[in-house]
Amino acid sequence: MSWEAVYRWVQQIPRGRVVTYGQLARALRLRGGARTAGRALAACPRGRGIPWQRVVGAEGKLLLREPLAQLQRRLLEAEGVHFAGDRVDLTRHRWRPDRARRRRRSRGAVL
DNA sequence: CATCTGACGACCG
DNA sequence: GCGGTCGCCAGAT
Repeated sequence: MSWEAVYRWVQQIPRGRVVTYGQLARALRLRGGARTAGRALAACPRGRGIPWQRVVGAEGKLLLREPLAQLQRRLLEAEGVHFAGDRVDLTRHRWRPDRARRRRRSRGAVL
């Protein structure tokens, strides 16, 4: 399986926002679930500007091993992501892909 | 071919 | 909240 679709999806995550491995897996219907999402990121090619640091565990924990976790935390904090202890504050930073992005604009949104 | 090993997460005691 | 189990699956040994 090629991870290209995963990388393209991750590319869309805005600065300062994060998603979880499970979220990513469900969004792309990855066969192996969240773990497969993790594998894809582990194989993430460097130098292509893929914001890999914006993918975290289901409860906001950073699941990488040192020293990578430390780098991830630093990168996230640098873009304004707030941590509560060792977790990203998901209620504040979780990104949910907007359907309007994938489909065409829905007019007259109820607001 | 057998096993082990992950950048997971739901579930249970 | 914490630790153990289990399903998942591609690569490495």
